[in-house]
Amino acid sequence: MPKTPLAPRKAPRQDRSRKTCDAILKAAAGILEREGQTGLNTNHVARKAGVSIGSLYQYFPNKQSIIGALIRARRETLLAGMEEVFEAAGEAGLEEIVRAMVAKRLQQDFRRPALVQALQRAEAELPEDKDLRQMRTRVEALIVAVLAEYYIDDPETVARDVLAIGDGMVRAAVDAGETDAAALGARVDRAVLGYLATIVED
Amino acid sequence: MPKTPLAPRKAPRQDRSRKTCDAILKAAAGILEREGQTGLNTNHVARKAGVSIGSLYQYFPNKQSIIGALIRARRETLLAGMEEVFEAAGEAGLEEIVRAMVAKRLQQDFRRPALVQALQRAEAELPEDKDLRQMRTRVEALIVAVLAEYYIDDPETVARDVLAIGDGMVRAAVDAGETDAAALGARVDRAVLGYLATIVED
Amino acid sequence: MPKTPLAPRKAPRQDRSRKTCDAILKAAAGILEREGQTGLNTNHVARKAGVSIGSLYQYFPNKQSIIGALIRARRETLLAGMEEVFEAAGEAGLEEIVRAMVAKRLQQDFRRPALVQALQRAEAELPEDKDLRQMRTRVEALIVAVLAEYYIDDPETVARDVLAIGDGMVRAAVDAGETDAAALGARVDRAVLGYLATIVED
Amino acid sequence: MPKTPLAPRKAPRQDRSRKTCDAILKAAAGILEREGQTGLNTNHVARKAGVSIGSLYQYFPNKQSIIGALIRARRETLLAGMEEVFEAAGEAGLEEIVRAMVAKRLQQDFRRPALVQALQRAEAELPEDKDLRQMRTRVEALIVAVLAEYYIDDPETVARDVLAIGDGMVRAAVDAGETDAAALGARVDRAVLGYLATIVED
DNA sequence: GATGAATGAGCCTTCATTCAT
DNA sequence: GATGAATGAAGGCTCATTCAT
Repeated sequence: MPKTPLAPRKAPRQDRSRKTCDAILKAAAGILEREGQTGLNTNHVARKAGVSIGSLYQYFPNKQSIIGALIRARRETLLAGMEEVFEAAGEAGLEEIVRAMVAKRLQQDFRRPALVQALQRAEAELPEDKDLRQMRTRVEALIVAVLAEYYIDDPETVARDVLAIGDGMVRAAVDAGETDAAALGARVDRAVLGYLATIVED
Repeated sequence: MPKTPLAPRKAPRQDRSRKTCDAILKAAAGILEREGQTGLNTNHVARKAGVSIGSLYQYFPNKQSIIGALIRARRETLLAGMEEVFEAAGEAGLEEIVRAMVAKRLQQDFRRPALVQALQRAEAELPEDKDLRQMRTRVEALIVAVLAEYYIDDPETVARDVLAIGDGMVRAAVDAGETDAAALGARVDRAVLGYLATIVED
Repeated sequence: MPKTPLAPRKAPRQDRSRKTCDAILKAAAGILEREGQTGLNTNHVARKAGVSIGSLYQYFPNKQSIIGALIRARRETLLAGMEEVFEAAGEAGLEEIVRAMVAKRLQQDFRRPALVQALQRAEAELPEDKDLRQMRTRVEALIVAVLAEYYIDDPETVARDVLAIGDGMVRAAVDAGETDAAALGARVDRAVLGYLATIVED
Repeated sequence: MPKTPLAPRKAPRQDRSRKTCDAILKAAAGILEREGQTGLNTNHVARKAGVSIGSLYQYFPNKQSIIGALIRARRETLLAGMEEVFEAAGEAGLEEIVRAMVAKRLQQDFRRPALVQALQRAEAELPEDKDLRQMRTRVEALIVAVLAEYYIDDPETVARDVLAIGDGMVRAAVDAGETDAAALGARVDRAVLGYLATIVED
């Protein structure tokens, strides 16, 4: 039993519950996006969700679990996207798969970039969460699988680097106010492929 | 006149002042490193610095200005390092310069990685600061200058990407608990050079 | 019309009602015993009773009335026990009656001592309740009757003192972790009889 | 390091501090006396003390520590009183000493009976505190010393009983609205002496 | 009658900042 | 200049109670 559980308090059964829970997460996401962590306080979230503070605590045992739920949701989407690409890969070459993955990722992260950034920052302040960590691992594992097929050495580290390159570039691009996902995607493609090329050569 | 000035209240002239100011920054850095932003509160900083809370506010108009000062200090060091490399470059080729810059950067960021990460996260929550933004620009400008010499297109964007790749990889490496700066450096070299290679080719 | 009625909302007639009501009281007693007043909240009680919070409020108009019911139940048992002893007294001497009453009382209070203590403390925080006060009076009256038969002066005060001596000793014994009801009973007998002896002598 | 420390946060050094701290304790005592634990909340205490809530938390780490301080103060007074009597005892007989102790105790507890009752109840809900427990032990030890001098068997238990008899009778008397400390004292004397008589006889 | 989602007043506590000494 | 006591807005969270379904 962790001190500050990140999991939601209860899964909403009734229809009304589902709505309340969603409204809370939506409100939280909106605030995080617009005002950052500073503006994220439980009363504010509840008010914006059109829900009483008591209801909020019915579904989330504490503030951090709300952030946790948002992170989890995002990561689930990401994981699903990657799996989709992976399964659709078929005979495609490494380059093609990389491009597809990069595209998928940008397509998801570039819809609400400020939110994604805020979530990424917020996660660092959260206590360790097995569940969350595991989801990250699974995304990495997927990439490891792809890399391994191409006989790339130390695929774990490479997978991490590849993800890290994307993270860094997306973050910087968002900070700089870029809005053209395609252009950014092209650059990320080049960066990742360029990095992989130096490895294959070796 | 910004609402929350990030600049220190006064440039400490006297020796005692200088010492007090340093003690505060040192304490703040230590806390940030060990406990993250959560543990960083002005009373805590003052106590750890062996200074009264009143004195703290003599040197820093508010909490954010302390973080601002830490960020500024780090960036000044970084800038100085980059300039040093730049000036020592002489006839060196692009690859050599890149390697030198990456090495310099890792050498600086890998000494207190947790602090660097915390500062990076903290900056995002700080209000815009012209001064700070300018310093980042100057680092980028330096790289732009290097790139331009090699006739690289859109050097501003490339400079940003190059920095971003390094940022991302360092962050991920630290998160993963890596401690071998040289090994990481080699990978960052490859990533950056790989990226640049795809550009030059075009 | 008191602000916070201590009486149950309705006398449960049907069988199911009776069961629900009992389950609630049982759950409340268990919580009070194990966690003290701190752990006693209506939601907790309802959950432990396997009853919805709505049902709980069907039978008890408010939280205090649950405590009130527990106190009443305990006092009813006590009163019944005392009456029983009183009626069985017959030709017995004062000493014998006292011993019997003390024994009866310990037999009842020592079964769930923590609960009894908690109830006693809780009662002090409850608003005055005519009904409850009356029940205490009736226990006292019984003792007064016994004492009067032995021509003891100011029997009301003496009755109160006799009860108080028992209360105090039981409480202290429980606090100290005593578990031997017989041993405690012997001491209470001596204390009460010793006290009465000083009165009769006078 | 206990979860909820009962000791005050810091000993007030400056004169102003001392005043603030006293004002808080005084206010808390007043509230406890008049409204019981129900009315005792930190904001209320601070307001009544004419002090900001922040100041309150400068001296007391949490609500419970305020109650703890009140209990400690009362017990210190009691202990001092008992020691005083003990030292003044000289050649006095057991009876005389008992009378003096009972008198001393009533003199202290009957000045603010409601407060004393409330504190007694409150203590039961507080987490264990070594310091507090020790003080109680020391009072008992004093009585044990007296009893031992008169070759009374199992003096620890007897001491506890003697104190318990007093506790119970005072509590009941206060509940019943008695105000004549002398009259009550006479009865407590008789109860305690009566109890001791039954032991000596044996 | 039963259910349990919803409510919101109110409590405990923190911490950036001020200001009298 | 230095000190640290004092301030109070603000935030996290609980729990008695209501009411729509």
